[in-house]
Amino acid sequence: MPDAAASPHPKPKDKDSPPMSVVTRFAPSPTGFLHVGGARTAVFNFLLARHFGGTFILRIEDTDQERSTPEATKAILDGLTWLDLSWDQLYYQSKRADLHNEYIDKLLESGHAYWCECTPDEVQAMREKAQVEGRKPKYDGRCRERGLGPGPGRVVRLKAPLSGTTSFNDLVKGVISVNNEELDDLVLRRADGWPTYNMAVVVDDVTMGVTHIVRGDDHVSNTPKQILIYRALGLNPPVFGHVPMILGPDKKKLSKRHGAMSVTDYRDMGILPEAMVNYLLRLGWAHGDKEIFSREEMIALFTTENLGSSAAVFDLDKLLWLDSHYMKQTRPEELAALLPDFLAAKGLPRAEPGYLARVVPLLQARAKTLVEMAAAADFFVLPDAELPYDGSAVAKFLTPEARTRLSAMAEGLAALPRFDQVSLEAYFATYLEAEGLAFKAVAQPLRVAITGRTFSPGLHETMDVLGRERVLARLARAVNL
RNA sequence: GUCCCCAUCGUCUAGUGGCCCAGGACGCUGGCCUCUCACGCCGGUAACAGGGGUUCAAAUCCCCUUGGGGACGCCA
Repeated sequence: MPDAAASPHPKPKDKDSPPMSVVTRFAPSPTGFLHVGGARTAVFNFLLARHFGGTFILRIEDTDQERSTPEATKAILDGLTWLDLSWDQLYYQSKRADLHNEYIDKLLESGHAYWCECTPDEVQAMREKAQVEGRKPKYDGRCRERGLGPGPGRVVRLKAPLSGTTSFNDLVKGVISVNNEELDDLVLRRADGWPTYNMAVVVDDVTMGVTHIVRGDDHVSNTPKQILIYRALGLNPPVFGHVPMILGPDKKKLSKRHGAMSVTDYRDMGILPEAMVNYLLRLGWAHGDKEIFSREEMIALFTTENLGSSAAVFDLDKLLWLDSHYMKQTRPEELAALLPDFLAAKGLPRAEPGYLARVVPLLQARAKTLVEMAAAADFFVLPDAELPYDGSAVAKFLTPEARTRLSAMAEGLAALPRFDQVSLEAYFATYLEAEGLAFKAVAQPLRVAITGRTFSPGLHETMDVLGRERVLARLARAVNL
């Protein structure tokens, strides 16, 4: 069995010292989708392991037979894969019940646990009574010294210390200590023979050699209980770090009410995974004033040292800003490969990646997400005959005079020896010179005629990408609208 | 109810006793650039929850108050 005690707290200053074996884990319960809070926890654990050249374990905690589903497990795996948070080992907790029970038996043998025949109702009554009397609701330990053996309906409880304090040095919150009077003899094995969460977690973390447990804030109160189990087992607990939760704009715990919670919702919104990870990382962690982190930088710079200790509000605007940044950074070919699905989602034709790779550069600075890019690409992918025209734009810019000029330009464009950006610029320069006009005078009519609306990428490059045939077809159509 | 945790601009945060009458980023906003829309660039707005200490010196340390949150399961 791995010795959990042999895990020194990594010191940032020793960043480049010989690798100590750091083992982290992300342990979601498959009862829903991978939500942003879980995803952020995964990011932290992934980065911590990679930073120290350690191991990142994914453990599906599916011991709740009622609520765990294969669909949820798949959703979590998909979410992590999308974010490119690759795990080194994958475990399903439900398959390890025998192992958990072995440890419970050890505790029974060593006298650190005992059988209890109190029913859930009885325990419930004890708790209520304590509560009204202003005490901590807890099991009163009445079976503690009865020396009961196994039997139907009986559970195994931990014989927890009655006095003293249990404390630990949290990586993000510092020393946390709790009076053992606050804790009760928690159930280790249910009446149906299945181990409980706290027991399973400890056994798994111990046997998997987990050295750093970075998890959500909501687990701080479980930590003392788990430490008690480690002690009963005669083992030293690993290092804990509890990160604060993520809140909605109203400062309440993030929930469906606030809109998208699942990371896949963000994928569908057209957010790039790089932006999502960057955003999640900065939510609760900082490295000076740095906002943008490449994957390499994240790994090199991340330590638990700079984790924040207060809850953070999820800010969609900032995520969008980061995404717009990554939209500009990503190679056109990559975006072109992702775009067809988003075009299809809008009922637009799935254009060829080769063609899209030429369209994308014109749109990168104009779209914050892939969804926006797909929308902005409509006139690039729609057949000429199906291009919709904005009525008020037509009325405003396609005046009789403008149509006359459009026809004249169409003739000139048809006669051009070459139809690329350079020759287009040259053509318009001479045409406008001869007419005594500024480009400004023809730009909007031209734009409306070619794109159907009043805003678009630069006209020369747009025409270049569209090609002579389509430009001419649209000009002809516009003149007769 | 009891215990635990948290508290810097609207938001994410920097700040680890003097460099801070508090810096960066998002947002909002003024301007520049310009064939439109964007991008970009320059500028502006805005915070140490309150009160006591400790100290020559506190956003930084301590205490209290207030306000948030979490936990108290044979759920995870």
